[in-house]
Amino acid sequence: MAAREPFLGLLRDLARAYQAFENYSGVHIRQMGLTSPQFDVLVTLGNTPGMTMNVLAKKTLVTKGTLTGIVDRLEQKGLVRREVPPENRRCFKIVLTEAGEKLFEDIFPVHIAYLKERFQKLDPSEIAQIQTALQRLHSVF
Amino acid sequence: MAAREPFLGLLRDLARAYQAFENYSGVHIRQMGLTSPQFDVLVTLGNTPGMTMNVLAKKTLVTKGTLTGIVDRLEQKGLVRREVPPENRRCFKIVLTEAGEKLFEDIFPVHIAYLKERFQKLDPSEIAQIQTALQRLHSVF
DNA sequence: TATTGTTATACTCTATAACTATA
DNA sequence: TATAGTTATAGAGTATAACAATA
Repeated sequence: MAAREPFLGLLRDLARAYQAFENYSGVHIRQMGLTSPQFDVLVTLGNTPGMTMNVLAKKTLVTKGTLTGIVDRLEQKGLVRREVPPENRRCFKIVLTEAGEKLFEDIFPVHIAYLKERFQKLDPSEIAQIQTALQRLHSVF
Repeated sequence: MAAREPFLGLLRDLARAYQAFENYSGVHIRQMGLTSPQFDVLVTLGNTPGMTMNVLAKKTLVTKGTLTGIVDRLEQKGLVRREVPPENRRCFKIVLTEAGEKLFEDIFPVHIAYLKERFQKLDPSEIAQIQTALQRLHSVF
């Protein structure tokens, strides 16, 4: 019977663990005036020379149409800009502005510290173990 | 330095594993004419005598305001109904309609089979291991 | 007064597909 | 023709807070 499939418990645990994290993390991110996808984009661009929409979409796992909107809103906030390289004018680079870099440098460590409050309950071997499990899970998709 | 925090890799893996699952699962759910939150509510109500908004919100981890909208849409589709018990008229029960139960019985096993295609790559001991890891992760929040 | 649930507001994200411009 | 990205459409979920009704 379906209800006895052993992976159903796993799915529930995956959803709960992710939602618990997303909830904890998201509260903090919204306090900083960003949404989770916006924060994800900001962090992905941090400490890089910028990247195309294509690459950014793949890294953040959102579709290109959705990413356009997210980048639009970050641009309105003055945190990123679109740079058109002369050699290929159909793919441009998304780059953090100075304000974007400053925000990244300001809030990223703070957010890490905020998360660390919880994660320090795990010792390094536990972290490694959980990480291995997640990678194994990811690998089936 | 922040970037060397060991739990950052874990977070990335958690997000990627969840998103990979959500993507795989979500495609199928949308093909059935539902959204993920709607499916979650439907499955939570399946094989139960129904429950209050309060309980349902806690089980599905959405806020009560959001749940009202989700239940509204399921009600419009004729899949659930709100039952007002005479003894306490401020908290009512959300119950699957006949159509809702039928849909649940029809699509739940199909969805399970769809997921099983991927999960059968994991043997039971691996599933148990991953589940333990996820529960440990959940426990820190 | 406290609790349950709805409503109002305003926005963000999402999927999907058609479209434009460049290559 | 293929690729990169935008735009259009339409809907769903979200946070937040004020609100109504019941207890």
